[in-house]
Amino acid sequence: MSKVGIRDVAKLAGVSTGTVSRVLNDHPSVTKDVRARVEGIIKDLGYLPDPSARSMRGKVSRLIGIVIPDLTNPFFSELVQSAEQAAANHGYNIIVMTSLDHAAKEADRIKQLTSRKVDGIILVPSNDFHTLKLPKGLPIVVVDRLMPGYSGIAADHRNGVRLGVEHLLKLGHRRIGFISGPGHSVPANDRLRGYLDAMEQADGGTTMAGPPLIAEAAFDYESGRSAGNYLLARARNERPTAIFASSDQQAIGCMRAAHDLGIPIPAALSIVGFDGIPLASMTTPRLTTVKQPIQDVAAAAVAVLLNKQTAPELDDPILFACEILEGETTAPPQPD
Amino acid sequence: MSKVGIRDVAKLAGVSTGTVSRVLNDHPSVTKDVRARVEGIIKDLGYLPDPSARSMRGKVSRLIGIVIPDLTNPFFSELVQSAEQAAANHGYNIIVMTSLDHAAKEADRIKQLTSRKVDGIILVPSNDFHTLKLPKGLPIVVVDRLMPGYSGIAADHRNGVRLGVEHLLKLGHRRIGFISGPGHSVPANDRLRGYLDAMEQADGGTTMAGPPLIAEAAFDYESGRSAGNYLLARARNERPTAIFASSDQQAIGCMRAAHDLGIPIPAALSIVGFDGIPLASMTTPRLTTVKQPIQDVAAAAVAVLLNKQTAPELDDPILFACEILEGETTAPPQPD
DNA sequence: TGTTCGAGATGAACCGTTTCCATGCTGTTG
DNA sequence: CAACAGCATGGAAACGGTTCATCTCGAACA
Repeated sequence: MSKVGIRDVAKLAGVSTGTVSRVLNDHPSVTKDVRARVEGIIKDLGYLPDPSARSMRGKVSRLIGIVIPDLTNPFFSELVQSAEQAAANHGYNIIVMTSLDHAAKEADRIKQLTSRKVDGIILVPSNDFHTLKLPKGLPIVVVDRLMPGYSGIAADHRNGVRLGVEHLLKLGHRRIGFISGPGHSVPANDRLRGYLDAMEQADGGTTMAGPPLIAEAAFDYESGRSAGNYLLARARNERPTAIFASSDQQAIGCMRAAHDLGIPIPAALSIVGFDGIPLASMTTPRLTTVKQPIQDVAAAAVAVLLNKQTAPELDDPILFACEILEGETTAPPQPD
Repeated sequence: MSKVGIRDVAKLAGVSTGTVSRVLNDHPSVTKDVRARVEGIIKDLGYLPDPSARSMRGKVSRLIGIVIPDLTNPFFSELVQSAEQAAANHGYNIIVMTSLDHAAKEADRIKQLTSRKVDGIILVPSNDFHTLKLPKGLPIVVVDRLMPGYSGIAADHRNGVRLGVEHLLKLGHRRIGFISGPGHSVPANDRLRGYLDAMEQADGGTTMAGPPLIAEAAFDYESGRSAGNYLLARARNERPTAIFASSDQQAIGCMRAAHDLGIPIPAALSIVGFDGIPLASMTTPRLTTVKQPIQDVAAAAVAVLLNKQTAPELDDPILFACEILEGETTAPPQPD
């Protein structure tokens, strides 16, 4: 059983290779019955076109690259998985690369991808993205960590956070702390603005009286923990009755800090996270969190690269709405 | 600036295309000065060979495929990340595919990879692997979930579990429960044997008196939780004082079960997990777990595929030792 | 000196598709 | 009825490398 090629299919179907090729590519000018016959033979023979040959003569490689900072981050791994499924549905495959948040590595990976003639790149930039030169003429979609000047797709972080904070406000909380992401990160600032939106709108500014309850931290667990310690290390009637964390990992770190300080959750402290990673439902108690629509984001990114959907304008990214997942870490505040 | 091809290089260097090709592939029979001249021209022109064309006629694609059941599982995402780094060090790239534990999808993905002419495949088989026909002639390394009849690489689950159970024995535990993996899974059975090894060796069988303390479950959180409920739903002097779970996710689910039953950890119950995923250090209290050497496994798999290392014999897999990470979920048992 | 031999280089064939142009056929129009 | 437009199809060139059968040339040997 040697490998079957397009000529074998053509011979058996009694047509020319050109016709078979047209069938394969859904070219309109081929009659229904010929198409049916050829497709039958293809299935019988288990014929699979050789991607190398296709991409040599044609221009497409049916390969798309995805570059992310860290696959260990559950948010990104879900992104990759969703993208892989979406791409597979269109006959595309994914080359995955991790930059480990290292700008030089990131640039190198992107160069490798271009020389592979990928049909497009999904990029989650490293944190020093400003040093990054993207190649022209290759479709690139920037995802999640939007870069000014490039067209991107992401969850609507700002309104998502607002949603979460409003949930806390509705429960009656007023002293709501916020654990922010790293200051230079675009999504971190979006999230911060969402918090400020909600708080300012809450009751005309009086809510914000008193010391600011904002702590800046990296997105990881350990940073969330120390930020939590910082926010909670004050007198009971001054410390926040609720904390919104910019990532689930931060939120879980913060839960740990509260636990170590002997502050019961949610009795004395409500916590809301952001991301909606699977881990969020595995904590004790289960974390209330704002879920990003990762699958939608990934599917849209793939669709844009495959021209199934028009690319977003520069500086006017496509945003997908977040939704709140209620867990067990939120409750009305106790009286002081 | 039209694209430069091998013929352009050949013409400028005053040699034939064949010679240029041999320079590109480090073929020995080409003189030093010719090689130098050609390499100079290549650099001048910024020539980059077209990978599709190379892999069409030639046999190597510098691409390796990796097929896993679920990228959302932190164990697998770390595996992929490690493999990507290892491959990149050798100029190779990774095509990642997820089967979602669906045998048909898995077979389809493998077919896609072979038609892409990947130079090798790293495979973590789905749970119904027995229906799987692997193509001959393509180097495949089976990782983690070893398949009888194929050469594989994995962590030494059996001895790893034994290590963890012995840790509990040393603390003084005797009624040690075990949450097993799904019965048809090869690593699940390896882990179970590790448990039995340790228990039998402990004190000549007397330890095993009484009802068996083994619960079978899937590897996920929810299953761990119900297995925990099952093991703990008995009188205090009959229920286990310690539980070894076959995965960290199970262990965390089990912690949740204990918490719901009002059993304090580690005071009244010690728990040890298996895998060593990052999540393990984020629980409260921190989970004691047996860490698999994922990076070593991934690096070895890549090395084997690239012929940097001789492949393991069939049915004699390469095993890497696990190590125990002490957390806060283990303590000596309370008297009954 | 003539012959053999082998390393280094050549040029064309080849890989499996897509795409372009030619061809024949059908149906429409003047 | 002739001319022609349009469309489905066939056949072959083209894509950009690798590889193989040849060729050339100089050294080694008798």
